[in-house]
Amino acid sequence: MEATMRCISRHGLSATTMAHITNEAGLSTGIVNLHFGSKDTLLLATLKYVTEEYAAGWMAIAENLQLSPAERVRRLVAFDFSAKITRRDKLAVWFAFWGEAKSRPLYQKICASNDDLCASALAKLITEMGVVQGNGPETDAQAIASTYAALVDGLWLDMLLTPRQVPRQVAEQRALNFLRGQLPAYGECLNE
Amino acid sequence: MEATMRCISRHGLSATTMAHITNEAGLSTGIVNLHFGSKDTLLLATLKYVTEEYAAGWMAIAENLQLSPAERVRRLVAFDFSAKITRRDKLAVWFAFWGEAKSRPLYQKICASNDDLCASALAKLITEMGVVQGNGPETDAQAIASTYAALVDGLWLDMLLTPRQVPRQVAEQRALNFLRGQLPAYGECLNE
Amino acid sequence: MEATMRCISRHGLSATTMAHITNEAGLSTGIVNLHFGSKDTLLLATLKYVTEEYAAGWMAIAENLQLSPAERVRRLVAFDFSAKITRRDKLAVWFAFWGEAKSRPLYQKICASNDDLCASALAKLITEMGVVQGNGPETDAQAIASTYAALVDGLWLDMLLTPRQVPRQVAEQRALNFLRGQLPAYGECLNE
Amino acid sequence: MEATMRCISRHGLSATTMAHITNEAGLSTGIVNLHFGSKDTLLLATLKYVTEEYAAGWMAIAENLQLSPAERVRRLVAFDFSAKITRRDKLAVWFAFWGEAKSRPLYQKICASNDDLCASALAKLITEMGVVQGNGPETDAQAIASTYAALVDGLWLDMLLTPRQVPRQVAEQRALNFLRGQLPAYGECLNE
DNA sequence: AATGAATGAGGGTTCATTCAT
DNA sequence: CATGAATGAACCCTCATTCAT
Repeated sequence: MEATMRCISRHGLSATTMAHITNEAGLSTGIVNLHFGSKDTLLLATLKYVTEEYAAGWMAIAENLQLSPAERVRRLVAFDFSAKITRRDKLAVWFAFWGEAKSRPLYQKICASNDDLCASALAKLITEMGVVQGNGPETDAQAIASTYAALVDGLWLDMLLTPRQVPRQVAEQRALNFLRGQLPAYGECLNE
Repeated sequence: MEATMRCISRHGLSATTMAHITNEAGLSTGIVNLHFGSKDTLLLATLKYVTEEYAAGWMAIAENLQLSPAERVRRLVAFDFSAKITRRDKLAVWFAFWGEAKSRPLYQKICASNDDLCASALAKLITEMGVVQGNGPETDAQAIASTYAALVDGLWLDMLLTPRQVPRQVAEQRALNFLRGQLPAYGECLNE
Repeated sequence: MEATMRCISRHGLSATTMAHITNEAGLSTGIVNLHFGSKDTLLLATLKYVTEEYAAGWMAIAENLQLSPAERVRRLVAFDFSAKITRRDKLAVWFAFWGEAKSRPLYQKICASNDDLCASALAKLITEMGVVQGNGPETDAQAIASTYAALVDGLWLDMLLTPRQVPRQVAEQRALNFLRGQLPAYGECLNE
Repeated sequence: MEATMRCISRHGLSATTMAHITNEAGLSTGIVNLHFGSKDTLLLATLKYVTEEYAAGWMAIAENLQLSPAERVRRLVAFDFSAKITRRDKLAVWFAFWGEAKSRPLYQKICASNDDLCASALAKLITEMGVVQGNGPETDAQAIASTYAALVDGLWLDMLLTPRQVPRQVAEQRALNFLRGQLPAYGECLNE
């Protein structure tokens, strides 16, 4: 599956062949098909792998009860723009699958359930942080969380596609600035 | 090219064949290849078509000197979430190309140059609106514009992929809320 | 048909398309098909054209009663290696058709009937020249004529294909030497 | 490659498709392309195969030091018109490639280098046979060898194309007669 | 369990031919 | 008469999948 990711990143999803993947992995075509059944299943497994790895990292932070909610939010943002997550080949895989997702209900389901999980966890944290009401322009923690998730996806796209390749520190600041704008009372908590 | 978009939306980019496109368009394979030269060129032309249509609509608003900068910003947001722009098959095309863009320098260039154009125009408008300094958490109009562009992309993804399919009015409010958060002094200008 | 010959010479028979030919001729595809009916007919017409042009030139010499038989033979050889006949693009056309002739009975018939005509005329001339019997190693004028025809074809191939491209004067000498070897008594008649 | 030869002989080079070849060979298209890479490479390999087979047979005779030069020449002629070499489908392949050679430098190179090799070997033999000088009408062993090679090609064409299909024994006699004519002093050596 | 040679359906593209203008 | 845009069958080639070893 790691080899699959490298191939998708290098050739694009539509140009990635089983031969590319098996060569990259140093395995025979036979054994790969034996284990995964088909190319489609392998791709699905790869998507799940990436997705679950991300969700696991995210939830580990979101549910770390030893930290204050504000601190956890700060660390989630740091995680979203950490070197490990924003490796260009990993981002390329996300976008490759998203690009095909509209016509592949299965891809859609996997991506969506992951997004929901993370956004819900974030919404809960924001609620726990206290007064959303009356302070920011939007009063719904769930809305802020969803918007944050959307912004992260958009910033990743910037990091991947623009020729100047927005550095991850800059992207992180932009994400934090979004949260500061939405949660003015807690802006200072989000400083590093 | 309209037929191409419908096919990409329906089958995904990698599963779209020339036969699909020519059937959808009601043309023969011969004439499509005669006009476009190859499948690749046709896809590129389709990407340019979508891109330039968007950029044209955007610039028409951004450079409308009869309106105040704040009003123009408001209309740009309305444009970004208008029914015409957020048609699901059109969004699917954007994401399909973005998904392949990392391994296709040509796709990347087309997408990036378009993004740059729009973000620069927005940055100029924000500057014209007046005091960015001191009011918001971020002082760089260009940064706000870029972040806005990223957010729009992310919200589009939400609209396209989540099963509940965020309605465009909700997405628009989220985008406006981002701007209100970044430009508190001008928040009221952005109300509808 | 001239355009067809140039195309065959340039691209080879199998790579010559109707589009090549019509472009070269400066005509539309429609009018060429109207006149010739099909590509196959056009090629056949071109083969006939080349063949008959050659046969006409040959017979004009062979039947010129004002010259002695020996002189006529000498001039036939000169004709076979004249600049006009050994133009490389013309030779290429001969060989292109010969290359396909085995599987195209019609090509075969056209080529063969032409060869027969010429070889018979030459055989008659040789007979008229007198004593074949007893002098040369072969006593059959027809055999000498046929062998001569074969040699000419082979020398043309040399002129066309070998990198050093045997000059036509050299090839002509070789053909004459063959005749001198077969008709020793008349060798001197064949000097220029 | 044997199947390729049969197809070229049957359909002609330009009408031979991969489907013809793979059917004839009883193989799938996939495996043929896997081994040869492309149709073009397969055709080239076939040309080389025919060419090298011929050259090997020829050189084995030409360099057989146990036989006198004259005997070797006699056997070379016999070889050139042996049943194995003058099989109609093999001849058809030669001419098919020659027909395309003018516009295919690679074909030309392969054919020419083979011809050179054989003609040089024959020239050496003729020289070894002794007095060329003063006896025949031509004094250059190399010229005789080249002319012989040309004649063989021409006689093959006769065998392939004329409706009466010159029998190989007749063609052989004609080739021998050429040599007898050029090398009168050694004519008797060339009798069978 | 593991291999990779072999399969063949399906892909993009070409091009002889047609036909509305 | 003449055009050239349009057709679609047939080409070569790729590649997911199978299966004898």
